[in-house]
Amino acid sequence: MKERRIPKETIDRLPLYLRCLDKLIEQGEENISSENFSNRLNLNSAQVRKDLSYFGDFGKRGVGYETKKLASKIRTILNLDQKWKMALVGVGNIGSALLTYSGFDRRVFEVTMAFDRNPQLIGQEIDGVEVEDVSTVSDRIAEENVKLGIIAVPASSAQKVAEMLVKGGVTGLLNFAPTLLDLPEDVQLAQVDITKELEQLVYYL
Amino acid sequence: MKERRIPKETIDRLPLYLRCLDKLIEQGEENISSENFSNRLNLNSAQVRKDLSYFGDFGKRGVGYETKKLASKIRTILNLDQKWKMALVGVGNIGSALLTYSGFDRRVFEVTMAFDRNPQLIGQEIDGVEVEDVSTVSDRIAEENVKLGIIAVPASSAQKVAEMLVKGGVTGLLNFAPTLLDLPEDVQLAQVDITKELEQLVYYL
DNA sequence: CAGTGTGAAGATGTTCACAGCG
DNA sequence: CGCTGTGAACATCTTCACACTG
Repeated sequence: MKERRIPKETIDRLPLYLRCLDKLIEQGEENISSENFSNRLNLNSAQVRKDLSYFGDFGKRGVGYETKKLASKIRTILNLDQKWKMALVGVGNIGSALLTYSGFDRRVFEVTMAFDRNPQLIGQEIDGVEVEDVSTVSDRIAEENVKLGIIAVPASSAQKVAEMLVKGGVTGLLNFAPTLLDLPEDVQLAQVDITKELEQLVYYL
Repeated sequence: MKERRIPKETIDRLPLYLRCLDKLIEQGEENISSENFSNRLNLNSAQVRKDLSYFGDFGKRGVGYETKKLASKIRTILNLDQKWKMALVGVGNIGSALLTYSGFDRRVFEVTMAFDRNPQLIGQEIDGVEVEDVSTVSDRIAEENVKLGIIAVPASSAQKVAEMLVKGGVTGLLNFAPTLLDLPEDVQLAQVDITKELEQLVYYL
């Protein structure tokens, strides 16, 4: 096990390794070589070996990596062996899509609270989650000890919402609003910016 | 004007510059310095100057960059001074959210066609767009000369849908399914992977 | 002997520092 | 005089190449 700093690009790839491993496990594969891995993910095989070696020596020379053991190890590294409750703010188009989104593994990620400012929505139940008044968000998430927040409000109110979530104790934010958020250093941010993706995409066309 | 290759990180940042400029223009600002820019976007000011200089010498020494001229230039670089019609495949949670999403500038990006395989959805109209049978997608987008496709189907059918879209002539894809797509070299891909974002996020918590 | 783990080389991106222009 | 544009230094990430091991 090395003590070197881990490149964020490596962290970027871990979820992809994991997905690939889960597929292999389902198919009954017990081992995979870095070469095979790299073909499936369009990477260089040395990249795969280096990425994995940051966390210890998992591979068997001449054989490869044990799929089950490696998958479980990656889950531990990424903190996926616990349940993350999430608070959603903004139950509009995207927000309500997330509430009913079936792509999450609910043993790991689940939206357990939802907030909006629209009185028509407050009190309604969507997929088992009751929409609450956004003005109560700081207190409520502190009460429920929720550490992840999802911002699905218009850009104009995103910063305000972020501050309310931080006040309530979240340490991670997933932001769908096309805005740069100004956050305390100890709060992590993941940004999903659809318009930006499209704008970049068409540059290459 | 330099002939150097442009780093993709630079292309990544152009949409952010543009957003920032649009805000400044709205506020009536006529000029902005690289220093001011870099503060707003949490970058190094040399970075800003280098990024912009790839496309020509837009700045006035001692003054900065003309907001309107620069915004217009960036739009041209990114190919945003034309209208991009988009075909959406998969009118589920995320798909229907995208159909009614108000975050796009409709002079640039608009979902003009939608497809699904669910007979209950086919024929329905959502936000002015009629949902058509996915089996017709290749022909229909060729007919309408649509060059951008959005994949919002489950991972299991994403590759198949991608192939239908490519057959119909798209050159750019925005994929929401958590899968690696295997595409021809001349088809550009943008990936929006919410689960991956979350998995990376919690690593840092 | 196939396939890992890893120094070293190479590629790419960022920041510094300053000459030079408006 | 202020701020751009840009070589050069630095930092980071990727790939090569090969010693070594199960």
